[in-house]
Amino acid sequence: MSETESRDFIRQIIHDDLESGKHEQIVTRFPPEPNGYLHVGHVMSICLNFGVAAETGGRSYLRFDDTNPGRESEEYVTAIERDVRWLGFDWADRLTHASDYFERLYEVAIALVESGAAYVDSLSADEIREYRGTLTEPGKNSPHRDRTVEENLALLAGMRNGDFADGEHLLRARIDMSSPNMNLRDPALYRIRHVTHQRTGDDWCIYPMYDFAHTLSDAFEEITHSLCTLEFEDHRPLYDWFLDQLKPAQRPRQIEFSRLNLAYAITSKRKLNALVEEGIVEGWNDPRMPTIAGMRRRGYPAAALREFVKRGGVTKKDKLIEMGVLENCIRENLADDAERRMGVLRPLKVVLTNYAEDKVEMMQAMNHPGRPELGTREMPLSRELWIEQDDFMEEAPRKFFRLKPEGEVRLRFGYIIRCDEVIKNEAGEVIELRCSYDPDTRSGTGSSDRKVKGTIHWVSCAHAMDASVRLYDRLFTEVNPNSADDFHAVLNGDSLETVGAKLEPALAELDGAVAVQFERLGYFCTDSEEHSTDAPVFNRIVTLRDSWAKLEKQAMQQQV
RNA sequence: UGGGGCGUAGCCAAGUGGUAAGGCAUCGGGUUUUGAUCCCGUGUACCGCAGGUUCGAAUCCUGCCGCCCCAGCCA
Repeated sequence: MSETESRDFIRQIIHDDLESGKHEQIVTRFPPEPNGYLHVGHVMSICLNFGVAAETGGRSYLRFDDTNPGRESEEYVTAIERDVRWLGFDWADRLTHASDYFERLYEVAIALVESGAAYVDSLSADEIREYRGTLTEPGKNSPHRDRTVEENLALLAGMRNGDFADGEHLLRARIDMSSPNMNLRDPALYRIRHVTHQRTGDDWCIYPMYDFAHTLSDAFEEITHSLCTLEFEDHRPLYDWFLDQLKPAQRPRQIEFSRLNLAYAITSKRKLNALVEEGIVEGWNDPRMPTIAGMRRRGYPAAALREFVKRGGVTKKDKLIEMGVLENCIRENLADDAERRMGVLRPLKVVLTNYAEDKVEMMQAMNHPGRPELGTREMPLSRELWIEQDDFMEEAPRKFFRLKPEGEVRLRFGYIIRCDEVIKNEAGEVIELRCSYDPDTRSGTGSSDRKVKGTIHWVSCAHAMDASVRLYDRLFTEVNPNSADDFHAVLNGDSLETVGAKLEPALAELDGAVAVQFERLGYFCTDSEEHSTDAPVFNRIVTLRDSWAKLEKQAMQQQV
């Protein structure tokens, strides 16, 4: 990074800490709870934490915050590891779990009790809530707050030993029940939970709370900068309180930044989970989901996601970023690399009346207009073709330069054709076009330099490959579904449309998850779950920009 | 109505006392056998509002307004 380039406030702090010699090496961590899949919001945190360390020659941990067994599972652990790696980051041998430290955490708890900084409370959950006070009224001390160290030690040992039922006792920090900061009103440190933990099994029946486990884990791992989101800002005094008690040689500093919210998307694990549980989407990796798994299956390149969060920036201001920014990153990423192919999503038959019945010509098609080194492929052309329904209009406006009655258009890499006749069914719907082609206009031969305004894509009927193509749209109709009272009310019923498409034969050889551009339509890839050679299934990653659609929309609005 | 944050163009975002970068979107135009890509060009943003300090303030001070977060034995 050059001197003149501006740094976000966190990178500035880190830069200063390195410059001043406060730290020789930066150590960060990304600490997800394995209770759900990672989403766009996490992408930002991952890029920040791993990015900042990588940029400064530091190191980062991938640490699972697994302190609440019962709602956490290995499935999520596996998914999270895969997602972080796919995004392009590496934690080397620094994959840890809060549960790795359960023994050390417990030792610290004992030390806290011994120093009088923690005590065992025996109030019920309801009573504790009452004693806590409210936002505007101070809380009051628990009657158990002044138990002796010996009593507390014995009780804590009993808790660990399994002598008590869930909820019977609770280890609390002794701080200040009248603090205006709720987090300091004697926060819970350990609760009793007779639950099997996914990693430690039945070794424990007491589990540490987030603030305690997280702060100490940071200290144990000698994290220098503990970067988290804004909602933890008022936990910082507690974070610092723990550090004051522990006095670690390497004292981590917590810095908060605002979350990244994506327009028309939800980024709440609870709600994302509800979408999955209620069957509103097909799973955590449904291509409409803003999860990393969903976006990967959709075909979003990891580099585009990284670029996206980079454009969002790192600040403390609440942000709601437009979908268009994400889509542009994807288009920009794919534009240079994706090879071009042709596919017709909503087929309309065209018969070339002056083209011989059994004739087939192989047309040379460029794989990428801007990169001739990517070569060409052959596309069979015959008497009957499929073109896009949208590329024909019976009563077309002046600026519509596709096909219309008695109008001409060029077939991409083919001939100029003219629409002579429109065939309709009883319902009055156009079902076929009879056209004639001009043999002198074959693409590339130059026997005629006639120009027509429009060029459309096509696929030969006899050679077309049938495929199921999924067209995705935003999952919600509200810009900020996060704030809706009930997200069900703002679900977009048309977020998925599946069409029976006709694809050019070369698409049969498409390899894996490689993205291709269907000319004039968008970028597509095969679906990692359901695609097969026998039954091809494609996902639309993102459409191409469409200035015609924009014009149409404007025209519609003017009429209204 | 306690505490903690945040308020610069439609969306992001630089700027930290010297008279408002940049990106995306928008809107023009050029190239183009993808209405794509690419290339040019395009914005008076009352810097939340109102006062004050100063020769000079988005930047300092005061008051106000708006939005977000906190009362889990969740993270």
